[in-house]
Amino acid sequence: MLEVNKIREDREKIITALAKRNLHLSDTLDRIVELDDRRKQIQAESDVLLNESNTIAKQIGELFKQGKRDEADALKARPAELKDAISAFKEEMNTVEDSIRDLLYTIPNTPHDSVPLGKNPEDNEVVLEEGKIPVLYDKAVPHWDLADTYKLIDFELGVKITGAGFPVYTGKGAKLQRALIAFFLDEAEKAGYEEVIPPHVVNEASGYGTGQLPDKEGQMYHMPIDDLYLIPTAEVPVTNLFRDVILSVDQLPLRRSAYTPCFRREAGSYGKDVRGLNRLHQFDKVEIVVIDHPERSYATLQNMVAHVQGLLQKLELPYRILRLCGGDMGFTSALTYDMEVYSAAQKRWLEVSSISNFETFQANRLKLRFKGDDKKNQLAHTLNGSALALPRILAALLENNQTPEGIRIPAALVPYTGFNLIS
RNA sequence: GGAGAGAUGGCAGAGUGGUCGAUUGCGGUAGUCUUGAAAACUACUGAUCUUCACGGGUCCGGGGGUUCGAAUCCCUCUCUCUCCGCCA
Repeated sequence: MLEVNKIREDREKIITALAKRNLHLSDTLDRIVELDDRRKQIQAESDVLLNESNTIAKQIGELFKQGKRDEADALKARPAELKDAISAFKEEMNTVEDSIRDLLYTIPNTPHDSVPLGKNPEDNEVVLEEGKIPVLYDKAVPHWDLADTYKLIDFELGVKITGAGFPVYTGKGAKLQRALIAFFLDEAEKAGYEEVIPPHVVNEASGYGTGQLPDKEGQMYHMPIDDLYLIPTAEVPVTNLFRDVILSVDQLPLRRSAYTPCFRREAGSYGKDVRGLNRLHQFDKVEIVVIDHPERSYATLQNMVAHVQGLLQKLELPYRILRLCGGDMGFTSALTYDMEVYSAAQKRWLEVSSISNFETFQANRLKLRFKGDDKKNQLAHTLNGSALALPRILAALLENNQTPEGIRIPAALVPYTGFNLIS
């Protein structure tokens, strides 16, 4: 959520920045400032009345103590008069504040200066491409065939017990999942991230805190009986650990990692995008979250990207880094790097990580602040990234490492799997 | 699922209609003392809106009501805890 004061101060900058998302919101911004002006006016006027009313009430109290009942009764008339005016102000205040908030909820974060112009994924900027695209042997097949051949994943069994997009991992397939999770968590720990195991279900307030609500209402699984949501990413519970928190400046940066399953309804997806492991309703992911000082947050973002790069290098996967264009960025992000791996049998790039700086956008909703050196509270910056999401990593590992003898496991994973070949 | 209790400042915990934004303790910050530290003592120490400032307003889980006046009374919602039941 943007800050109203920033909208006042940096109106032109914000309009320009939002134009990168192909949004033209100057009218909305002006409306917000207009409403906020009214809010201030109401408060100033009602403060005067409240002050008068409070003062008289105190006098009445004094007079009662002194036993001067008649004088006290005589004073009661004025506050009674003020009451209606005060409650009218209060009512208008509520509607004005609601309107401001509702408008703010519709505005996405302002893209960082470095965000490229563009409308769709083709306009994303390739920052780096690294690793050798493997040349597969003649009979190479996509991962869903490999999963079947080697009995690693049973998609149909998942359909039976739940539905499409809920695979059952079996045998070495299951072991490989566990190995990847442990590997990612260990690497995160080495990089200074403290592991947490959060709830996999969150309440409505948490959904609002990180911005999934109200924007992506239909993307989360909702359980109306208890009004709880299955998490679409560990970002939600882990970032919300710090909701309504005032940190001291020396606690920053705060680094956390978490493995969780992630649940997404993926309404509207179809075709080759959902084949095999490409897009699931339930998948596993290790997420890294950082709360940091505004002055440092972009350096931190680069560190997070470097960390994920390291993971991909250790897994020996060809990857590329994209800087998302304004049209392809998430609602809450100011700058996002996507990491994609090349899946050699499908002959396509698959997104395996998305690393973003949200600046104060989430912190403003979360009321996540720190007490600066000047003793004033200011909003912290929040960042997060996948490190990493499993299914597409698995897809690329299977496809890229297939040989006539079987599927080779990268050396970095062998200590975790206990085997170096799936045959 | 049944019954009961409760929600107050970073934490603990008073306060049951009138200088209560809130006693006190702990914690935190600064100072005195000390070679230094600890202890002790002293002072300060919530958030938020508004204002150039002085100041003023709001906040005792959320919302509403009673009253001249509500942390205190009433209604309602949410959450937490305890006991019983069930159970990994």
